[in-house]
Amino acid sequence: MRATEGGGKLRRLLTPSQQKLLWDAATIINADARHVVYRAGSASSAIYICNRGVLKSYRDLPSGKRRILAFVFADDVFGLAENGFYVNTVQAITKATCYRIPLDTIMTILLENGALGWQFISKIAYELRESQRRTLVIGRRSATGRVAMLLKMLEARLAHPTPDVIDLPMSRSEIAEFLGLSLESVSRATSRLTYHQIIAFNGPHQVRVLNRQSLDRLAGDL
Amino acid sequence: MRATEGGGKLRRLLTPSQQKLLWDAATIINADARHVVYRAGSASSAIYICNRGVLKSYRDLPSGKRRILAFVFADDVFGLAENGFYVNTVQAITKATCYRIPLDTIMTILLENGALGWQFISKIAYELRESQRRTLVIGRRSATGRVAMLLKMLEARLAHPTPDVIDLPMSRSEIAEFLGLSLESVSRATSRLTYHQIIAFNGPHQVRVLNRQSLDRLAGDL
DNA sequence: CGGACTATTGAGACTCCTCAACTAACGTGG
DNA sequence: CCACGTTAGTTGAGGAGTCTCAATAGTCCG
Repeated sequence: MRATEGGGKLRRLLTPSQQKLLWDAATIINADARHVVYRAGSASSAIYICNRGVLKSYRDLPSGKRRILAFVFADDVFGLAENGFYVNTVQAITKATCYRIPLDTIMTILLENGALGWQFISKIAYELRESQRRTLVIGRRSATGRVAMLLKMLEARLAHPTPDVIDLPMSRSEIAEFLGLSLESVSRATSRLTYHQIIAFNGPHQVRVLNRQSLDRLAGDL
Repeated sequence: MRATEGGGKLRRLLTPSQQKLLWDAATIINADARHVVYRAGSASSAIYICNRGVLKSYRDLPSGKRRILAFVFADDVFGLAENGFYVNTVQAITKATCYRIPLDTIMTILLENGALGWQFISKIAYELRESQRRTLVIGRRSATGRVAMLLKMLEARLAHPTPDVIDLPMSRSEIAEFLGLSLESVSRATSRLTYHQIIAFNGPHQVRVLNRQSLDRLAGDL
């Protein structure tokens, strides 16, 4: 068994019997776009694993601003609560399906299946590193750099049949809330990227990468 | 057993037998200030639990800038690697002691002790939320707000015999690298806080809180 | 006492945010 | 089929805040 193998794909790390154990205990949630899976402040009774689709985990600040803490993709674990209450709200961006596993069930399973627990630890550690990486990006000032980084992240996390074509399932507002920018700054950043022929848009929700090298340089921690 | 209990204190969550299991398998690391526990890029062979002291987990960017991804306090778990290699460097800020547990050992232990695995999951999930919370703070612009948030974080994570007195074990540079600010901005922020009589310094590494209400307001996600 | 390091303060450039107007796309209802 | 309202996205001008460069204190230690 490899120690801490990447983390992108939880299911690939699980043996068939482990998968069966989990999926047998799970309820399948079919969420349409905009469906709220759970709300911040509500009591937590289950953890979730995303199977398909994209969701957002966000928090509304006292100022009225909304910040998206993470986009949730396939195989991501979410719903790990604090003191028994969820701290974030999770809402579907696209049509999505998730597995819902009651807390006491998952605890029982892990109690008897330590190997599975290690896989979870690896997965959550991966998400922790993702979060830290994002903090690095937010720490920079350049709006174009932040957008470039998001594009690369989406490219890495979403399946893309055509090379150099990236889908953006989320709106500009959501991008802004995720990157810690104003909506306008996101728009200006995409305009600049387009103007410099680094990317081109096929409509507002699909991007073609024209100049990979420049994109990488912008996304890198320059 | 409570589902996901806070997370601040790992050891308090463990039964005596669990603690014995862990500490028996652990090597104790005594690190003087500035001692490097491990370096980014090196192969990972163990995970660590901080017992006493403060450390920093950082990464040097291609630009030459250094960003601190997390301060490590007592009971924090660190050293969860990516693909078998550490991605961050961990260095002691103060004199510190840590437990070092080889990877294969911890995996064997967790394999046979699912309950312990759940405690780890809770702990890492807690660190994940901490990281997300920090992302929120970094996303704001106000330097004073960021500094105020750091002060409150230190107050919460470090033992302080005297109320309203907070130790800052780290230097201004380290604060800047953590908050994503320039050193000068940190200095100006502390000056403003002092000028407005919200805090006062007993030397550069100790703060007295004079106006708790204002500090809270600044630190809040206003 | 000198030297190295840490911390503070000042002036100008740069970037983003806010407020605002404008365009485009879409669905509804007449 | 078209007018209309709503939502999403783009673009512009001014103001706020931080970053950089630079110079000035303060502190620890030999």
